[in-house]
Amino acid sequence: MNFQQLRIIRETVRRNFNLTEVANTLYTAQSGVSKHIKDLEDELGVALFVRKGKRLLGLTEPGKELLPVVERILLDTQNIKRLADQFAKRDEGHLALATTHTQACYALPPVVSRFKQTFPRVHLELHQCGPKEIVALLRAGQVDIGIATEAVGVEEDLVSFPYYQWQHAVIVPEGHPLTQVVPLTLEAIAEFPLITYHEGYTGRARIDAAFAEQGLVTDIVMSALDADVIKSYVELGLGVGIIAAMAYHPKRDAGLVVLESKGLFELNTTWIALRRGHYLRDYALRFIEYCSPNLTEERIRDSVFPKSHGV
Amino acid sequence: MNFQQLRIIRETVRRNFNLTEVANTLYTAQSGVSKHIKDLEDELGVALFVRKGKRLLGLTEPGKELLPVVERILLDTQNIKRLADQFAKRDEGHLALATTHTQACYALPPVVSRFKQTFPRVHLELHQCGPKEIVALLRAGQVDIGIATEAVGVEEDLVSFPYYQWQHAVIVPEGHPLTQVVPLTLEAIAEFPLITYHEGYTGRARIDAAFAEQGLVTDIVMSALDADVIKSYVELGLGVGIIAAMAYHPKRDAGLVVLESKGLFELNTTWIALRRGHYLRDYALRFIEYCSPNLTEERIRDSVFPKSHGV
DNA sequence: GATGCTTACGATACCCGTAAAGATA
DNA sequence: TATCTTTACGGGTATCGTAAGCATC
Repeated sequence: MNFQQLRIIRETVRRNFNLTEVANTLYTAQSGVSKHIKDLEDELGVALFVRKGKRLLGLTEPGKELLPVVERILLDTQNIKRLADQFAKRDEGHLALATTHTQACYALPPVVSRFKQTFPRVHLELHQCGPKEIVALLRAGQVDIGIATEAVGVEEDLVSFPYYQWQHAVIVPEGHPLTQVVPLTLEAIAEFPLITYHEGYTGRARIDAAFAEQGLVTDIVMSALDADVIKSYVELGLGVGIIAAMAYHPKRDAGLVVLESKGLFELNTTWIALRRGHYLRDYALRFIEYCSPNLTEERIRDSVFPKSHGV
Repeated sequence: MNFQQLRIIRETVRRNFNLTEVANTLYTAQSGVSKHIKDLEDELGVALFVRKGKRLLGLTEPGKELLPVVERILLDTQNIKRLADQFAKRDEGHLALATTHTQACYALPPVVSRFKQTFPRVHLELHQCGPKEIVALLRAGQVDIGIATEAVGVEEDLVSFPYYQWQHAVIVPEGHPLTQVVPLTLEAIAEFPLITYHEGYTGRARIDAAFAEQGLVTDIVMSALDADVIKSYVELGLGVGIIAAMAYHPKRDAGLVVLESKGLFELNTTWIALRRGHYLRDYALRFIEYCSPNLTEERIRDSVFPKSHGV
């Protein structure tokens, strides 16, 4: 048994049992991939893959049970390397984040700039993507930290921590009839065509829920991934915008007004998600601490590396 | 990085940084051991060992942090093998127990015989040793299950479950003056020379505690590792014996009488100890279940493989 | 001087890649 | 037929063991 064999096992599952692809992603030849699988199966004395003729179709029972152990081993080899780098070059390295547009634009900038000042030699890699991709990137070990408002933390192999809470805000062009409605109600808003986020993004579910709860039917004429797009179309008069409150800048968004909307929508929580067992460099923990001071190194480490198992 | 390097790192620590010994226990040459360590340190970019000239003295800081990860990886490689064997030969294999004389003689025989009937092809290996060795054997992964009355479960990397409870009994030769004392008291017992277990064995601590609590000074003229030895000397009239109640057989121990001693000594609990993260074959879990029916497979697995970490 | 670590060197075994052949859709 | 897997074979590399050279105690 060697590491290459384990990498091949893992990659074979990831690549849907296409050994040619496996070979390509691991930068090696198919022949070797085949042989490694065969060798390992011989050594263990059980077939790990279900075959139909020469094609691999899936995992056998033993294969299914072995896979998580294989993944843990490979995760640990990465951990060893990260740990070593930690000492070799203390404040030098790489930090990969996956986050949505909203967080990248409005919540993270101050954190990132503070981080960059303290750790100028750490290369920051910012993956901007949707919540599902964030989970996938964390799982694959391609990013160290995920930040999103939805769809994290439900999974067994991820942990998440509350980062901050925020509310949605209603924006309209100057002089819009809604500016006269005080106090503002959902009922009044629902009279107008709406522009807001795509489903599954930036608390959209909370918006829908708020209207649904009062039995209001909304006319969402447009949806977008980010507030900037929404603002543009609100400015053109296509409808009333509902965006994350922190996405509105009085100065930059001069043609728009934000309406008092306290209590209309439920609070949203943005989460910091991590992969269990994924070793984090000191500066990664500092980054998290910059996000929210009560997310201490100790608290994070305890959750990412659950007690016991020394495994 | 390869497995041999990791094995060498682990073994170097275990063998107190004597590379010659490491080479011997791993059945390889010192030269290779040296080179492997050097190669790994080069690859990781940090020194793992503190050196004085050519001698290795201990682990560096990074070495200390890496060691648990290395051990987890090696543990997982064993787990892979055990898992595979599980499927390759379902009811065939190996089960190693470490237990004290008392348990081996008096508690386990019915369990073992039932186990052997159900799993005739499993080779049972019974290590008889003291509590400390049991812990060491579990830690080293040399046994799957440890059974003892003391000194288990205090350690982070082991888990233990209550197996059964029992009491000490007082035995004397026929016609001994103590047979007249009803009810029996510790005070009366302390008048006579005593023969019982060595310190650290079979609940000896509880015996001492019982006398000490009443301010009684005892004259322990002999101590032994097992009840058979104690019984022999009690029979010779050297003193009053205090042994585990289950070690007395009315038929086999014809020349001895057991005295009613309810309430004199505190109850003892015998524990089943396991190593966290050490994969257990199905039949090992069955063995534990035979010991105590409420120790179900599910309960054991949950404790040995703590939640989360997929890992 | 005994023990222990490192380096050098030759033999072996392992791993990889090319290429050809066979299987599958 | 095109794609994919296996097997065979040659070249390169890494690992291992022997042996010699040094450091440490």
